Amino acid sequence: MLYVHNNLTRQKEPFQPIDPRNVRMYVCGMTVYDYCHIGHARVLVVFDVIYRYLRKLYGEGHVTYIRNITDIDDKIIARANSNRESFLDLTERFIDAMHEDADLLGVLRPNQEPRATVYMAEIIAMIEALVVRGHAYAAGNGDVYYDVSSFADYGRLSGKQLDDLRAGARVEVDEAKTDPLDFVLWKSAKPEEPSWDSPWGKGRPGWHIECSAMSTHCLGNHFDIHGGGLDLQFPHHENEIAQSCGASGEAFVNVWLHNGFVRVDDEKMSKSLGNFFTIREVLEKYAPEVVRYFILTSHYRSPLNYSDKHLDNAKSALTTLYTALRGFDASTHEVDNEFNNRFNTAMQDDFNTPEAIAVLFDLAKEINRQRDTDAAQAGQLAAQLRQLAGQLGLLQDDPQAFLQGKSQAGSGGLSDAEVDELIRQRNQARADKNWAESDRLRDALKAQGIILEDNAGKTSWRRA
RNA sequence: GGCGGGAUAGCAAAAUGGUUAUGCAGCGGUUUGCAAAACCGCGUAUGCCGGUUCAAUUCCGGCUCCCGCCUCCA
Repeated sequence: MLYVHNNLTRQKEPFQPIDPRNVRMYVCGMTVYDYCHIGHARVLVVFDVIYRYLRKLYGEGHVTYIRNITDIDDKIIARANSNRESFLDLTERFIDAMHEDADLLGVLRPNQEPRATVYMAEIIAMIEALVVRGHAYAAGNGDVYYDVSSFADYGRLSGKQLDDLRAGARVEVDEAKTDPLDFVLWKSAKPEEPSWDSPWGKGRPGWHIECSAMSTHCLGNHFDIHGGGLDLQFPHHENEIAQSCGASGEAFVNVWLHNGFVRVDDEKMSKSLGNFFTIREVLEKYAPEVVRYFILTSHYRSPLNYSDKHLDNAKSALTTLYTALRGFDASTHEVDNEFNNRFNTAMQDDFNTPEAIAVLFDLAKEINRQRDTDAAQAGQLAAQLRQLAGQLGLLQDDPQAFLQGKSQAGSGGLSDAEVDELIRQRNQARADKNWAESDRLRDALKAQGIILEDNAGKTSWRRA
């Protein structure tokens, strides 16, 4: 039985899909005006693992995963203007970049990636429904606002009271709104801005309505899981609930999952603080799988501190796992044993990836213990290790390719052929019992970041 | 100010009312020409103060500190 921590109830509860033949999950994706940073990488990887695990539990064809793309908003318009390009050119570029980054991190593509700009009809229809049902009103200036007081449950997801929110000093005053807490559904266009026709004149959607329109259009009014970063809990997801329930009169989402932040020096990594590292920057120094492993070493709801030291640690750990797999064929095999049970128990406990990874290390140790005494058994366990790790999107590379892969810090270094030649010379020296020369060559290789291992009469190597 | 999350060994990170987390780093041993890798062994961690209990890191209360949301943000 899968248990998940539902942020709506703030409790861990058994996951019961509305329809086990079609488990439906929507995750708020990127606003595409810049490259993705490590915080985005965390959302991508965390929900990728959740998607993979749901597919394992319910079957590959029985999970629908939607991750939207916000391709029109204030920041996109501003960035396109300052770049002197059309917003469509801008967003197309960063959508491509996002796909490159996600693919490198081993993130499976969602079933659909709806974009706000191609859902205008659905967005407008939803706003009209909200007006008809008394949840929204057109202001004199061409904007349409959601009337927060019309929705009794407002604040339930984020645990906020309307009065507390009103008491907060940070609510901006806007003449057009009846209540400062009301939020915009449709923004009238300023001159020169991208705009779409609507019953209220030319304009564009507010930020929250697109997700309500796209999620319910793709998954139905009532679906299983809605996810995103913790910072979206309020106001974004709170507003989505108000919109979706207000427009349909039905229940919206059963389970809300929010991942914790990536931090730098104990501060949230964010665009506004400017303390972010883009995925592609980090991938210049570390293999994508190292980044993925690093993300999964902490529980998805916990904060995750980013630093080179932690990435170095992740690389060493992954090296240990791949070293255990070295020499075995690349098969995967599901075995019903204690390792399997422990792994699945961990994953079913709100996707406890740190504990699941601990099982991988215990398995690696067992493989190493048995490799010389019972090669067949060790090979079976290696296949199991690869199979379990595969559920996390890890250890699917060829061990040698990983271990000998481009070193971090982009050191120019020696080519594989040059390494092989130096190893050949060293092995000649060893055959001649010329230890001084043999050690000199090994030290020379080490200075180039190449580490040698003499095993069972064969010399293997890896890049540090 | 309102609401919420957190403090675990050198670092990172799970779990648990009494019994080994795990990884990285470190130390000793086996192995090796020497190393590396691997294996074996080694740390007697749970912010502070009370309470409940036969027993608390784990439950309850208080305190200190950190972080997040309340404004765009994954």
